[in-house]
Amino acid sequence: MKQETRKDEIIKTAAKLFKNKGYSAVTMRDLAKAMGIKAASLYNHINSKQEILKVIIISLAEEFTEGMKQIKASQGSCIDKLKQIIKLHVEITSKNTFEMASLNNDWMHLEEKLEYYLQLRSNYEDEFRDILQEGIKNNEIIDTNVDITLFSILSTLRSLYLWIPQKDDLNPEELAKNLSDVLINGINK
Amino acid sequence: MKQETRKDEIIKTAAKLFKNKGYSAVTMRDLAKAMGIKAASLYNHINSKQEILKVIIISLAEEFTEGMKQIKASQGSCIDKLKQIIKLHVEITSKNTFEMASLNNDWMHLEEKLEYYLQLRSNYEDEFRDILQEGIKNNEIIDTNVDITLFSILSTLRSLYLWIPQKDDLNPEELAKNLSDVLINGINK
DNA sequence: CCAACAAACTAACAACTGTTAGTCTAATTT
DNA sequence: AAATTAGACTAACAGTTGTTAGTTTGTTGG
Repeated sequence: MKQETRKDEIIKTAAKLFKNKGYSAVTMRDLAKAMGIKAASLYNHINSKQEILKVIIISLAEEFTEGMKQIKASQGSCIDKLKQIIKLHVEITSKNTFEMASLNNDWMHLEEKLEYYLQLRSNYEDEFRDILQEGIKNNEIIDTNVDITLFSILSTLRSLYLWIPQKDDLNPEELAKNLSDVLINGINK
Repeated sequence: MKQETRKDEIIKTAAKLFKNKGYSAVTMRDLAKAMGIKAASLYNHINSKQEILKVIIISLAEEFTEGMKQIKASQGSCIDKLKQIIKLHVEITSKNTFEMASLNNDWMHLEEKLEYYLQLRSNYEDEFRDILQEGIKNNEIIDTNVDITLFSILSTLRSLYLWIPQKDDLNPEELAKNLSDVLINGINK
């Protein structure tokens, strides 16, 4: 575990501000004030506002990609893989609630790295869909519209960042379990 | 049905731009260009950039509040009411995909109307929770963590605006039905 | 035909934007 | 003791922001 540099602090503070107001509405002077320094001083540590967003989003997106790769390589039923995906989201989101807001809402401001991000995201969704589709083929999962199922689950997982901070009494393990129950078994008695 | 005024056109165009870049990143000059006029000309029709956002968000939020009121007053099982809520979201979102983006992502820039919006939203969630809770009491709904259930369903419904535009082949009726199946019965076979 | 009006225009504003250049200071390394 | 460095600073920039004031244009109702 590396020690935290000043740059890391800036990025962490920026993520916090980005979550509340969005990337565009946060100025470098806002960020500087939150750090207790002047705006110009930020540039001793970072190259641009853009770079901050890039670091926040791309590192997270790659973490998801890596997680999905390992799940795909694992053996087990499709329902099992789905549970692993849910756990992946809960764990990453628990440790990065602020950053997850940018991943969800500010990706369109990525500029040079936008295409790369969209590619990671599209691949992630494709692999997720593959798992669901195989589950249907194996008779593990009800044969409904795959895209609707994918959309529904992914929407819930992507919104976790909004919800986890208010529920710090619940540990990630338990949350992942409860969430799996709802998403897989529904709510009907 | 009133005929569309120039102000309505501006608001509709603004909503479209807000969906792509977010409220803060859209300038009055962007909006003017999209309308084929100069920025200053916009002010013959609207009072401020703020006002545009206010109109978009508050009218939608009130539509949801009104819908929930009627559902609450209706008779039928809780599962039935839940299906009505899903239908409400699908219908409003189908007709207002751009505006729904602002409702979800730009509400924090409301300023004077922020408090009112938060109140509407909080009430809506409370009434939604009440319905689920009654469903549990009546043995219609599995006795899981209500907040997790509420969060999961609401996340899916709130993300509909991202997904409906890509699926214009599916009509609202059918979408609402499929969605109800997934959300209520889960995906487990 | 003329008055009224809706809706566009040009020009300008003060404030704010991200960013650069150059400087100072205190701590660390040589 | 001298040199290097990390990390703050002030001052300034060119461009962009929302918005106002005042003017011009084309259409419409009396």
